[in-house]
Amino acid sequence: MSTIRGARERARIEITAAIKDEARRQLAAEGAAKLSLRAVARELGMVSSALYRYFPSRDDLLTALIIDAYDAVGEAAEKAARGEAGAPALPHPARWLAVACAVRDWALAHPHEYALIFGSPVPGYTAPQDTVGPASRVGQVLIGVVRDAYLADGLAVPPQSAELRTEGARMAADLAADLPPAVAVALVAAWAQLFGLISFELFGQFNRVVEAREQLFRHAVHELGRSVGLPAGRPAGAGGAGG
Amino acid sequence: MSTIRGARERARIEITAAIKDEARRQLAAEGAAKLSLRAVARELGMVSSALYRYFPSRDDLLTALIIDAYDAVGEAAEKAARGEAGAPALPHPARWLAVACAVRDWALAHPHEYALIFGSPVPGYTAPQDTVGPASRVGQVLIGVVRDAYLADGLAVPPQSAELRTEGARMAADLAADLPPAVAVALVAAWAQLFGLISFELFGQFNRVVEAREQLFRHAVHELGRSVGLPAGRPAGAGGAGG
DNA sequence: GTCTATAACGAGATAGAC
DNA sequence: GTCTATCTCGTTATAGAC
Repeated sequence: MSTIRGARERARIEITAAIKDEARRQLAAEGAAKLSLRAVARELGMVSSALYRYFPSRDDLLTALIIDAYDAVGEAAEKAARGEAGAPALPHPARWLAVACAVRDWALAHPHEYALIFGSPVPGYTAPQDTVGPASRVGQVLIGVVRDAYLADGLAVPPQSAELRTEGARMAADLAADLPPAVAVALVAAWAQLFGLISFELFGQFNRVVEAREQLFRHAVHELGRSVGLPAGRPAGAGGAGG
Repeated sequence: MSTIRGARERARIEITAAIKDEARRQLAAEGAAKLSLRAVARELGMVSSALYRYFPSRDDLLTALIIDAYDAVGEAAEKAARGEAGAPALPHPARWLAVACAVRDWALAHPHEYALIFGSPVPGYTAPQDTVGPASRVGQVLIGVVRDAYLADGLAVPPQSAELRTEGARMAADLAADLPPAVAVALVAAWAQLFGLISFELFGQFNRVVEAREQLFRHAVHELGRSVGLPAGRPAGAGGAGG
């Protein structure tokens, strides 16, 4: 009996994965707004009503894709923050850069999933609570890198804005109680700005403007690291000292 | 004869505007991917084929909406950069902030048009050349503010990255030949990061994370101004000296 | 020349009866 | 699960009003 259940569950997992794969293919071809359970079913040789055994509605399928995407980019960021297995730990500015580059690499490799989570909202769809956790993973990684730097060497705490005293304290308490509020504020801003760089590249705003996109990205991310208080990893003009 | 032509042209302009208005309404309701010529025609009491007198295809209608949106946000930025008619010119950091806030205000007032131009690309649509000019207006305004500051008081030229020497020179030559390449590089990064802040707010990434969004935005934009070399307009901790 | 309306095409979605 | 009748869509050809 347990083997039967095991087989059934294995089949269920496989079919669920196949549905999501096909849905991702449609995401790329037609966009999230036109994601249709019927088309997915047709492509899979199933009948549309059968899909409802796996996803109770189109929105639930969308939610699953969104969570998968957040988890994938979050995992890429976490892996980059850990560094290579046997290798010595990178200095903190280099880890910051590695995380950002990992996010960008994932985005370039999965542009439609990136657009799903960081692009325009899907009309008529509102994300449920389940997406909140996965959505915060990249941010948590960035916080972790800065926290490590703070505990190890301290930070050049960025200037505090008087207007943001209350909100800064609230955000710090929510996100990273052990960091100075000014650092928490700078981190949230850097987080949004990091994705601004990626979105502009991915969504075509850099067309006819920026050619050396990776170099610009690395440079800007390095400066973003400084904006949250990290030390300058590769001093300007030192001729590629870092790594 | 000229009055007849005048009347025709007036009617043509009015109908064209009505089509775009209705299309914008559908943009808000269903998203750009589902913009339908037939639905626009139906809502206007016209027959779908009649629309082809005004827009040769659905994509051309989309292009017109995109250009209108770029022009609207560009005009808002230009107006903010000019300042109020009789008033004395603002100091450069305040102008920088005013431009950014004008862009954000426009985005908050027109979220769907913002998503059309700065959100996910519309599947199956590629923007023609005509959009390039309007798309650059906000960037031109930012360049102009920094150029004025440079010519008046000079700038704290940001650190130059060795990797970006060639690309920085190219971008400076393309965008602002009179500015130091390091400033041009910082400007392009700041431009993307500015829209990262707005997109995160508009697309819901700040939900449950940031509450005082305008304050955070103003603070981050002020720091972005410093990243391109503008002086600190309102020194941190000085208790609202600027205005 | 300028416009609108009718009709049609091929493709695809959708609802409901079976 | 299947089949069918009825929708939608973008687009074109054509005819006629002004």
